[in-house]
Amino acid sequence: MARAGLTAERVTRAAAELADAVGFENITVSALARSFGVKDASLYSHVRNLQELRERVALLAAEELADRIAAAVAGRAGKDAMVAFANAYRDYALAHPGRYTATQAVQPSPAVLAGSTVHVRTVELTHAMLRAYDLVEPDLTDAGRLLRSAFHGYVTLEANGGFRHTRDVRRSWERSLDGLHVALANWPAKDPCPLH
Amino acid sequence: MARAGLTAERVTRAAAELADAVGFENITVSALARSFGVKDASLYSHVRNLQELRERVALLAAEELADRIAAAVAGRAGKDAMVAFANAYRDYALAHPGRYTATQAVQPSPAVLAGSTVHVRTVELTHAMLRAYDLVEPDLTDAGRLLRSAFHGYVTLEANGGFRHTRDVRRSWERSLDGLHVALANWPAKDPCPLH
DNA sequence: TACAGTTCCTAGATATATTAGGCAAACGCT
DNA sequence: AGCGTTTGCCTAATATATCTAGGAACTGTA
Repeated sequence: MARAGLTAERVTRAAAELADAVGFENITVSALARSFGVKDASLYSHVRNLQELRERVALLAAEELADRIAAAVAGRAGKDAMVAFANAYRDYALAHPGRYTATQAVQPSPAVLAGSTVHVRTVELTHAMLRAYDLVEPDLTDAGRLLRSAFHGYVTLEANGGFRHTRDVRRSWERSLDGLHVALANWPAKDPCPLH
Repeated sequence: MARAGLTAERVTRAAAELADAVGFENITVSALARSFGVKDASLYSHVRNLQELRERVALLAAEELADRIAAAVAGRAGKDAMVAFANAYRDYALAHPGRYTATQAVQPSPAVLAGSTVHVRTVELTHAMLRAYDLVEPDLTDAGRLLRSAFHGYVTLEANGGFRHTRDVRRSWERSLDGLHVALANWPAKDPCPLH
């Protein structure tokens, strides 16, 4: 019998594809083994267990997402950069729902995380996107959190069918980005106006 | 042997508590049966299957969340209403992580959904919260989506440990709400300013 | 008290994760 | 080519999960 030629990388990649096809929470070692034409137990030579497999998919997806965002933001500033960041984020999430879910559903263990700089990169990309808005800490952190939240919330709700209204989602998204831009460009002073 | 006195409601309620304790995706029929001191199969007289159990928990949580929001928003308008809505939302999600996840992870089947008006109520509450901002369609829908996204994204990232920065999360949240208020109060015109 | 409906049980089929231990293919070296 | 070592994949077995079928026991009611 010829061997299947498994490696941790190939297994992870197949798991990511499976996740996009059937949903991240539905990936199983069994299904993965079937797709390779091997027995379940064979995968355990390459991946410690299901948990680690999920973490690897999460890390893979986080790297891919950061790559897309980096490419989109490069050479842009201000609203342009923010919109490019947002669209790269949303496009990836909609094109790879399983992978995207992985980035949120799993916080990789320190061991798996050690080999990657993706977390730092993401923070740097967020700061780069916001640079032209001239925010200083702690406003920078606060604004970054608001944007990440809005992006994540939007694509999650959209992917889960949370937007049932007939209003076109794409246009709605663009208008939301306009709204976020207004918030960033007029980021409120420390003590919010007590009159409103 | 005295009977356990199970009903669909009691089972659902116990499942919701279990979800808050161990995470929504970790609730099992077996664990639930153990907590009642009955056999697994006994639960199937009250709930069709695991899927339906999850849908029931999701519906229960959605009702509870809507109740909290309704109480918070009552008698408030403008930014006051928006902040009250947001805090009720976040407080519920942090206090009941399993239930909150259920509201997002499951879209109840038409059958389960039929007996409830929670979806309509939620839309109405959102519109009520936004009333004082004087938005007209489609801006109303767009702004509502942005807010829901930001709220959902924020509490999800917060609950998953996505905010590792030392910055105080509670204050950061309040500042994000200030930012959203700015966006709503200055909601951009149809054609966004092409200069930015 | 007998009937009817419901609650809960036993037993079993199927799927999954995971471990232990073994055989044989591939690799490195002489 | 021949040798040993590593490693890939296997068989076998265990534990836990969902879910079904069919039966027994409890409940309320006529």
